[in-house]
Amino acid sequence: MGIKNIKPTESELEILQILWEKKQCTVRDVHETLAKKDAGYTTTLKLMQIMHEKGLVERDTTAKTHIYKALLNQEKTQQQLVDKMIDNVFNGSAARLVMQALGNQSASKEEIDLIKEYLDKLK
Amino acid sequence: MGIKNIKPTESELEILQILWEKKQCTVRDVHETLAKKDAGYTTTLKLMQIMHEKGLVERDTTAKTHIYKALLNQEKTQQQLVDKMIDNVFNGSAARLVMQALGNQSASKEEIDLIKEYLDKLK
DNA sequence: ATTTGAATACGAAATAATTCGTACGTAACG
DNA sequence: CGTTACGTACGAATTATTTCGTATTCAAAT
Repeated sequence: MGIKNIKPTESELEILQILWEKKQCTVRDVHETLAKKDAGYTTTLKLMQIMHEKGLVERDTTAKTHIYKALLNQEKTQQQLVDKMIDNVFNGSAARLVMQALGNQSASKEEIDLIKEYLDKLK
Repeated sequence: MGIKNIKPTESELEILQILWEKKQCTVRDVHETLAKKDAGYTTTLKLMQIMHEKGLVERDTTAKTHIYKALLNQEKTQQQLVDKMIDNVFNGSAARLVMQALGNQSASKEEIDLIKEYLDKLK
């Protein structure tokens, strides 16, 4: 089983999100970007240290201020989570998930066009 | 804020799944249907009791063996979860989630056709 | 009537996830 | 130098979730 089947927690996912976006970050970067800023700095620090222990991130500790990078692949992780949700929440039907996703406010006209293009390519 | 913004846990979701499917169940029904049958019966019982306390389910206790029904609306719950995932995992892009969902093994040809129809209706 | 089986109730342990305080190091600045 | 600012380390408290054991009730079968 070569592929990591690690399940990031909610908080870890928020952090990964930021790391994927910015490629690399200090703890402070992450902490300040974090929506959930009601938590203290050392909380974020601790989370990232744990993520390091778990192998979710790597870090460069040559300088005093460490630099973190995500180790999990963004797409693979997204795929895993989507698969789980399809299975778990939509009884295995990808179509139902998709429709649910398209029915909501987040799906703009542009997004829907994007999806159509994509579908045509799939065919 | 009239709408319940309750976040079922992982286990609770598995149970809700079954309740949605079957409309109503005894604890034993649920327990036996549950994929995760490595857990004992009283574990399932306890979970369902807690779900009752939280108002996720209702139950008829007139008979010795109680009958449970989901109180959460399936679609609304799915919507909430999808929205959260879009936000949380796909940086707010529904399209990206959809494509990810369609890229996986669960999306059969029939499902993709279904989605096309749906998109055409949306337009 | 007694026993047996299936049910609920419920406390409490085990596990997982989050949060924070405190100690400590080091570099910059006065 | 001493003080301040900012960083990491890490133990430990808190909270959430899951799991289970034991007590008890009740109905059906012996």
